[in-house]
Amino acid sequence: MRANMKTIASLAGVSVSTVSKIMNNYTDVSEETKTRVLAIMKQTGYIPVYSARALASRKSGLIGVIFAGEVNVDFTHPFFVEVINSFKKQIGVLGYDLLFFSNEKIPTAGDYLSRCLASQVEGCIIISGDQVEPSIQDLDHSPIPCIGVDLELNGPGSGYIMSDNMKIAAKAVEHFYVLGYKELGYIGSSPDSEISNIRKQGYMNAMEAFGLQINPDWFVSGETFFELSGYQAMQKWIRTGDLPRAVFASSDLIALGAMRALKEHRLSIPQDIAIIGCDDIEASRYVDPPLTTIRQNKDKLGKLAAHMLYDMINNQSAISSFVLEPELIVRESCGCSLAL
Amino acid sequence: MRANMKTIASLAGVSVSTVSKIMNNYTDVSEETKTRVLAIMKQTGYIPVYSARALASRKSGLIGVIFAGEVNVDFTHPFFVEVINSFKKQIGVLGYDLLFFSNEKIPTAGDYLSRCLASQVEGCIIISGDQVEPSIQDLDHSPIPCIGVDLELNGPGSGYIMSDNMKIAAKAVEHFYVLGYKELGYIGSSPDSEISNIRKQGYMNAMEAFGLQINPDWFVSGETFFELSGYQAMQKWIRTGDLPRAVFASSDLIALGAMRALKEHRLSIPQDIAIIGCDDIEASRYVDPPLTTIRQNKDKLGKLAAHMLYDMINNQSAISSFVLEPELIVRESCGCSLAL
DNA sequence: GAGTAAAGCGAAAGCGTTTTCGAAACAATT
DNA sequence: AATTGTTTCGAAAACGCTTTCGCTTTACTC
Repeated sequence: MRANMKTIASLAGVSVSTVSKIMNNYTDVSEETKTRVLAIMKQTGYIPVYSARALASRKSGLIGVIFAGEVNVDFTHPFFVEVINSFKKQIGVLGYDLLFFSNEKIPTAGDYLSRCLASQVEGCIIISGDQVEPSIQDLDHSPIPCIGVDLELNGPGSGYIMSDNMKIAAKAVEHFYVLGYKELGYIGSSPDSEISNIRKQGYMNAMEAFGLQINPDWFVSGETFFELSGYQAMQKWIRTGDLPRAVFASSDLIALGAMRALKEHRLSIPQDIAIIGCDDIEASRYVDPPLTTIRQNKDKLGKLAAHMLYDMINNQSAISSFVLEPELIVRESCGCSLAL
Repeated sequence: MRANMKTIASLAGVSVSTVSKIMNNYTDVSEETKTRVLAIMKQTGYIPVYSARALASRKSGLIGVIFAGEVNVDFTHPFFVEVINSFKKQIGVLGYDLLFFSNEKIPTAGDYLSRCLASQVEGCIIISGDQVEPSIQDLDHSPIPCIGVDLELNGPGSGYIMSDNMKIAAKAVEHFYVLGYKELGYIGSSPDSEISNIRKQGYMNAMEAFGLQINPDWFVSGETFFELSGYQAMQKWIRTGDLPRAVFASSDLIALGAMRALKEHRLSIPQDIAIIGCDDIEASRYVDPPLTTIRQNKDKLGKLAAHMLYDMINNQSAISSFVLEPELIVRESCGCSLAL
């Protein structure tokens, strides 16, 4: 039989209340009884049952993780995984476990809010990049603290965190401009992707600011932030024969896909086409040529998200939102080395 | 105020027991009252509290996910992520949520078994590739059903699932042999990695079977299954000037790292050195040259794990273990195209 | 020595479910 | 009319913990 508080209490000759108080760092317990009870706990291998605790205290110690949106994002995308990984580490240190909600359409499962209420998660991290869907909106406007990653949440008690996407695009354009490129193209994720749209807008704005001509044929959308989108987009361009001289891909994976298409057609990077990606995932360092990219600080994104959520849960502090500065990482796909 | 069973019960003019029975598909409730209660639930937006349910029924509906081992494995490794992704989908359909335990050393958190007991997970999936550490061993021999991915669990109520690692290595050797390579090298993960060791053994066995000479200098270990291991291993070889003609890397990421080192020194693949990887992660298709690899069926691995665990939890069926057949995927890094 | 404050502890009422077991109502069988 | 069997329901006891509030006991002040 597994020991519970009652067992411990009677073994130590104290009441259940006292045992509970010790577990929860109440101050009205003497050092003496505390050490005695603690010893007995160790001895019997006492392990509290979280569900009972959650029931009584309404605190589950759980943070819900939601990958929202149909196609743009998921577990296997390096950018989001790195953010979540960093988040997980940080929130783990702060004493929370992570509950992953599947975004599969499960007949028995309700919407996100219901599932959050049912499992009593104390807060949620929602990763997306798509537009806010209704089911997420409900959650956003619920009393459950939420923080969006690449998703602009604005309910009370919600906040978000993302890189400055306008600036991301602007940096790409600027770099191309400085290197003398004039015919710029853009490959985005699906038009449903808010993030991708913002970057596109930022890209156009920057081009105008530099007095660059915008060719609509060189602005294309894929389906997702994954590799295939870039591959297909570039293939289409190649088939038409109407190619930009430099393209900014709204994710490194997309850039990788574009590079693959280029290589298949024996076009060289950056000589024929220069490429800048976005995210700075690990693979970008390893491809040939190494990918110039606009880095998002994934580690900081995750950490910040963890702290913001923690504050919101525990101090009721109004969550603000953070927009992080991106950073240009120059490697070889942009043609810098040629210019030298 | 959030509606609970008592609310529903009084609104419907029945007892709490009856409401509970309806939630749990008991048969001793008339169709009539059932529909009435169900209607009221819908109307009031009733959502059951899982922790109360878990407390009363001892069923949490949770599966614990553990990335064990220090260095070899983690959230960001494409192979394991894909397995987990597939597992998550399948187990989600079966009605379970996923609870991720962090492997960080958190002062307040206990060992894995304690945390599993505390959160009342009904089963665990443990992803590793390392040797079984004590804390995992305890869990393995506990009454909690466990299934290891790339980790040979053998406690009662435990099982595991992995690819046939001997065969993985044998296929690599065989392919090299057929292509006429005689000087074969191997890059593994750390010597702590059980999986890597088995592959190494399989590699040697196969070489002997083909009458190939084994040069110990060409068998090296890295630190992890990640890219850096391959990069460093290959660099060391290059520095000594004593290089094998063909190398098998025990993960695609390692292969990618090796390729990077090669490219940096202007050695060409496969002309100077042929490479075969292992896993068949997505990136392998996209690198230059595309990586020949031994594919592990990640989707099947995850699905099977889900079903095995489900059976164990619900039918008490003795978990067996599965060893999946690997598959050689020929691309260009092995030199097949040259031979033609 | 009277009065006040602080420290240490426990009784008891929850928290929202599940599950067992018996009661009631009605039908079917002798 | 008595017995048995079915169906449908509810009372009540868990499940293991938290938290409030009040009671002692001890220490301190004047």
